[in-house]
Amino acid sequence: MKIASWNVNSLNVRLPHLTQWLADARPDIVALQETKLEDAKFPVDQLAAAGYRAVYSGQKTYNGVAILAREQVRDGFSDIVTDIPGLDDPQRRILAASIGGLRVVDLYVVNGKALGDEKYAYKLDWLAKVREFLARELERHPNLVVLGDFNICPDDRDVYDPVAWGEDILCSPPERAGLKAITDLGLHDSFRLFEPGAQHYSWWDYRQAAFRRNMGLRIDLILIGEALKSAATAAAIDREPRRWERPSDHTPVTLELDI
DNA sequence: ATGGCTTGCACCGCAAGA
Repeated sequence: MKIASWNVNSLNVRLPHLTQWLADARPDIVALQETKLEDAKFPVDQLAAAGYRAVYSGQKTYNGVAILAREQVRDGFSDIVTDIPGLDDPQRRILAASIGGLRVVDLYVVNGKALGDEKYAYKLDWLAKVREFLARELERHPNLVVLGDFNICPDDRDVYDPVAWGEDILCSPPERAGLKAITDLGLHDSFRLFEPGAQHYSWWDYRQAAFRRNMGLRIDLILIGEALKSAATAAAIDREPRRWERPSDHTPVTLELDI
């Protein structure tokens, strides 16, 4: 079973990239972020033609999350959740579904803009409430996968220039503590089960030829519960779509599970 | 270095992203 996460930065623009990548990489389950599409405009038919079913929770212009599953994945989507209990939030940033024997939670974590900004306070509160949600999910579903655009660099290995970034947005101690509170539930950053080194990134700024110079951040993560840890056989970041014409600024991250 | 790209929307500059 191959699982992936990709912030496509507009599914309207990136549908050709997505269908090409689905054909190339053949993932079984894919979590998307920043679809930026109302549900009525989600490309259900085009993805069905590519061999994938979908659930989605979107809005106009901003945010938007979706989970795709190959038709061959057993069972359909069930037990779908689109809102964090206890958080009245119009922003479409979370989508949970059971599929193929897994519980999948797709997150598009708040960016936060800058320390001290009201969006930063929203980010920390959102993370805390997601943690409470995930704690309950983990009780009910040991086979939990939490993946998406976390908008937090777990540690300095995940930052191209940790001195320049310092404790600024995406790297601040409160953000990292918010992420650690989630991983401390018993969720493993699957990439780090296989690769301890630095300079592996999932996002590069569009400006300053950042991709060519590998000036990036690793902020797209696939977390897995303890019960799935021994089933993990490989994790990777697929930089290929970042080289294509008119790319997303994020590239897909993947995990292989022997289940 | 606070801008540099890219997106969507609504107009032809703006907010937002990370």
